Amino acid sequence: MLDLKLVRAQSDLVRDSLIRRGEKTDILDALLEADARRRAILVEVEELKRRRNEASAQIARMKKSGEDATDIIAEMKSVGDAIRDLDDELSVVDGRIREALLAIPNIPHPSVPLGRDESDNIEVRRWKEPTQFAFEPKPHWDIGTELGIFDFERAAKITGARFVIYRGAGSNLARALINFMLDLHTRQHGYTEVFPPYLVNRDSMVGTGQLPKFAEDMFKCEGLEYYLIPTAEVPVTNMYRGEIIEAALLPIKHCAYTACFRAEAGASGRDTRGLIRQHQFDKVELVKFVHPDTSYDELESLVNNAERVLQVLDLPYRVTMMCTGDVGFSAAKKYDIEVWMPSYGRYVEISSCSNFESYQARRADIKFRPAGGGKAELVHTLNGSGLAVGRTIAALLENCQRPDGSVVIPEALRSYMGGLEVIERP
RNA sequence: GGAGAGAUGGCUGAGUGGUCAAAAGCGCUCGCCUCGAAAGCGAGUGGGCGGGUGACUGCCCCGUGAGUUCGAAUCUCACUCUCUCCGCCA
Repeated sequence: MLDLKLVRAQSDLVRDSLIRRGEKTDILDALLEADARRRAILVEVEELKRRRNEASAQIARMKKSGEDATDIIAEMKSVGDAIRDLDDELSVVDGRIREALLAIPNIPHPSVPLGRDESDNIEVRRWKEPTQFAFEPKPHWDIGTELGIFDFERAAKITGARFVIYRGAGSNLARALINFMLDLHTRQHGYTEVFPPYLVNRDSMVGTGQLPKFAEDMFKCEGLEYYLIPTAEVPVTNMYRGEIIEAALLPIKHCAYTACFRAEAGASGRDTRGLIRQHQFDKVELVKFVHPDTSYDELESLVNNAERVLQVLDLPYRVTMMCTGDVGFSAAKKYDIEVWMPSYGRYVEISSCSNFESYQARRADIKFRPAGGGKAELVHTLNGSGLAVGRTIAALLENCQRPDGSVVIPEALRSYMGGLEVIERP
């Protein structure tokens, strides 16, 4: 969330941010009104509390010396009632303020281009050109099903639509990719691996910004305030919730493999075939906690780290910068990495890398102690996929397919697959 | 799942209705001492919100949330987490 002081002092900036994002601004007006009321109550109630504290000390003294304090106690009774009434109103107003703050998205960085939706995103760079085929390339769902490495039908039977069973070499491929990605990031990019819970509590979901606004996209446990994680970003970022980190420890860089669960509400009918949009998928996530001065450099290196996966796998991709209308709710700036997907005839998002600045850190209360001591300040948090495993498998099958339906395994993965070079039809 | 114990500042740990943001110790910072260091001695050491140019100052915070009271770290209730024992279990 944004700093209430900033919202108060520079409400025009926040209003402009909402407009550039294509959002309504009535929430801001409600916030400013509640804030004004809160400050008025505060002045009044603090004065009453000061009087009560003074009287309390006086009563204590009188009782100690055996004097009669009946009068002053009676007087304080009404003061107590007045305090209670004001405190009650204050908590209502505080609730409104918090609700509004949680619903206001981050302010886009000045470098983020103005735009309405994804069509206004900007291509930043491209690596290799789209794969050319001397034959008609097949979509990955056909390739994988014919190779016997995907089983969508049985997955639908045991669970439902938008689930898959990987089988044989397919299952090995998923495992190989996860290990390959984790090894790359831990051994070459300096990330420390963590393996967190897949279920998190409500505070964690609020901390990273999934709740309260995006509740319908999440799976929630029946009868429990636990949620299935939509991304490892949630548990990993919340590892440090409510903590103050020594400045010398920054930047903290974690990578994590987890399964991810998304209800995909509002996406019915989109990408219904194949691995692109599943309710459960696997992902290796990169998460950083950094000093505010360095967060934009750290964003660039985070994107590079994620790109490296595709480079080593030799898959064509491009990097795009999200415009104001498409940048994530909690993000100040976001790059997508899009892999070439022959069945779509276009690039498809395979990674999303964001700098949240202090937006998540304020929600989750993650601070650092500056070198040499002093007041704790909010860290900046960043994260990005490095990468989504299902979409990587899809891209790999489609880009590495051969006319006979077999698929060549990229060299970097072969040691993870017992030396297998080609997945062939049974 | 059952039984019990506990949650206080960076840490250990006192505090069971009233000048308690809270003893003491450790740690840390500064000073004295020293060639330097250790030891010793002295002083200082939590956070949030607000007011004041400033010295300074008001409110809140003792796991979380309600309640009792003129007044709650202290009493009541609910919840969360931790630890010990038993049971169960991958």
